[in-house]
Amino acid sequence: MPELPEVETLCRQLNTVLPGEKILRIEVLDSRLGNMARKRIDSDILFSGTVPAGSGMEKIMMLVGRRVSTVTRKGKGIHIQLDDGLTAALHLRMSGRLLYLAGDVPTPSKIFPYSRMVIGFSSGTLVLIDPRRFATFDVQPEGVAPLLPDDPMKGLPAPRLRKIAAARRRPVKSFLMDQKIIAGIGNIYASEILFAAGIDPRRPACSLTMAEWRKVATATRAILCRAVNCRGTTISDWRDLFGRSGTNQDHLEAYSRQGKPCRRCGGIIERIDQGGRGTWVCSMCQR
DNA sequence: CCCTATGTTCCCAA
DNA sequence: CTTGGGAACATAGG
Repeated sequence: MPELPEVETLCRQLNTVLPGEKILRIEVLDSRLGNMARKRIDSDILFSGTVPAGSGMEKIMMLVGRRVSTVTRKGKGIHIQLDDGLTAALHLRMSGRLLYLAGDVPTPSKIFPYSRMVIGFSSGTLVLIDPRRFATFDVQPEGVAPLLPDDPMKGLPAPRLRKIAAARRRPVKSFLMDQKIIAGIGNIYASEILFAAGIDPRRPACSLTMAEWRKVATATRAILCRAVNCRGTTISDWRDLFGRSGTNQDHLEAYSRQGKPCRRCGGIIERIDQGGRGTWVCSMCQR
């Protein structure tokens, strides 16, 4: 679900409540979290406090008693840094959400449908909600700084994009969404960016001129910055850390607007299929 | 009931 | 190396 703007929103909000907070308890409610074995464990609360040896959950429980220093974003990943060097790396994938509640929550804390993990801090409680259970949570030791590609919030040099794309024939939309190339663009913003840049998402990445890559870079910054300022795009169930909807859905020009008039040229927005995902495009003015 | 869709990413085979 | 397809999962809608 969340792409860069939504994750950035969560990180900024987490940084208003978590730094300095001590982790008092962790409840893991989903056996898939923490790279555990596939098989489900038949218990409502899998682990809280002490864990069975060899369960694969020891790493997560190592967090208890440590204090948060800061929260950073790596692409669409949320990295909660502890003051002793450990990092709790959270990825929300398709349907993950985070909710922060002031104060404590009584155990057991299955207070919402699809609650998968509860982390109790000194003065608040963080809840991971994830219907589809794709979210991942992993504890990384100090010094594991994953090599990341360009972050689009820090500028995307058009010459670099053109150089990387030179040998790539795949559709430019899929190129933009490749997290190994650019970290953070997902299905909503890829459509929006290419609409703003006036480029057809089906074009092979290698076919774009330097001038077109400049348009893509400019559009990317504009689209993502606005989305961050709007605290994300709420299509159905995205909410920020405090449960509020974002407002960027009011600015969407392409995504989910099939059959509606293009606000730039009056053509009709169509929904096409690319790699099993929807893409929204105005064939009249995206070339 | 069956088929398709959904904001992501990993793994595999061609 | 690159790229497309399927899988991981839960639910809603036609």
